[in-house]
Amino acid sequence: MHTRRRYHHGDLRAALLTRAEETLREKGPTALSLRELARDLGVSHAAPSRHFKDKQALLDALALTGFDRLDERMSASLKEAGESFAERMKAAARAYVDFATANAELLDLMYSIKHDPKASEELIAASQRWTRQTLNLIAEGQRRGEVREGPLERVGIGVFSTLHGYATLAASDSLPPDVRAEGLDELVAYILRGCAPEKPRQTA
Amino acid sequence: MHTRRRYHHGDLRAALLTRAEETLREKGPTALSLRELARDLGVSHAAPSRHFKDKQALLDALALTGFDRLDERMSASLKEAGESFAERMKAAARAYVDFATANAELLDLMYSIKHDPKASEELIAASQRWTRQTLNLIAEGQRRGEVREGPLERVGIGVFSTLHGYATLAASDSLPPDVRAEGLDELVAYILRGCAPEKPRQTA
DNA sequence: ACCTGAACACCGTTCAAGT
DNA sequence: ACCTGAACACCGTTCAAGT
Repeated sequence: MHTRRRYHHGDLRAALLTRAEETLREKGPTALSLRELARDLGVSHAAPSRHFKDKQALLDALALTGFDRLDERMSASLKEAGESFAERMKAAARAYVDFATANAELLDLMYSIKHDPKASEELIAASQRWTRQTLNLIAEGQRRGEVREGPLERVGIGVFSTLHGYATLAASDSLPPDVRAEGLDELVAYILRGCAPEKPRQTA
Repeated sequence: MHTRRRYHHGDLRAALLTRAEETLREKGPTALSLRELARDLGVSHAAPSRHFKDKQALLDALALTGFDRLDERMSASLKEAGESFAERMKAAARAYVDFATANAELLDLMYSIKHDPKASEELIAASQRWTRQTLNLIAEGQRRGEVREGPLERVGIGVFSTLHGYATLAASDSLPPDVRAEGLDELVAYILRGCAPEKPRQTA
């Protein structure tokens, strides 16, 4: 009972997710098939159904890990950032854009699921948690007097749209190549202007 | 020769695209199959291959019609708008968001193709044409002195990201429901602040 | 509990053949 | 030119049966 080996090498569920992400990254979403996944891992084609009731369930779970990692990266990036709203905004933007470019296909998956009327509850919750994390940043800035006043949704929607749009465009290679690297500083400056207090106060 | 009827009812290619968009809208992208399309139109399952070399080619063509219609809507909306940058920006934003919410799945398709290394040249061109159209708006604003100076890419990237992000989020129902309708005005105001001239001059 | 093997209904793609 | 019908290799899903 001690060295109890299952048929498979321990945790098929985790192995499926890992391998699925690899092939998603390497061959794109249309090339991802349950049967090939099973073949790659040396199990029968019916084995995955023990852990995911169907293909969509696996995709949902994969998207969920994406949101989890995005949250982590964001938190880590913010932990190392300074106190000012400008610095925290920049840290958040960098974290998002880095994640988006490094996981373009996964990001697509994370957001493409919403159209599904019967989308996973868990997944919607994860997406909203991520939105919240960004809006909290704005609230912080408001408390520091570095962001204009007003209901969080009204003030935050522009900022969130900008971040999401830039990350998405960067991920899908839809940005002019020269803008990518230095573009982030310009983007953050633009965001700051957009949500600056109505009557800017002096820094000291 | 005059009332020459083909096997099919005239233009299978166009019929395939029309029907494909319908099922994309109604049943989502994964439910779209060439064989079902052919069945719906009363032709054999091999008939589509005369007009599209494979499924991807049909999807590319469909995405292309999306960009064409987006361009049209945008142009029409701008034609009815006033002269000021603020009004033109608002018209553009409304056109984009309207299109995005009315054609959510199609918009997804239009942008999800980029990851493909061998993506259709035509499609990339259409996407860039659309980006250009938005950037032209910024250039116009610069000429009128209502947008800050600087290279178009630097100034325009934020605006374009904001528009694209908002439209995408709206399309995927990722926006808090209360923001959608009146949110557009707030969004445009945010954009205008972000690209206002460094030293705002008086209106008269 | 976890997996197998066979079965079913569906795909996309190709190709000789028909009109 | 445009389409058919059969064939091929692949899917996702289900389910009795094995260990």
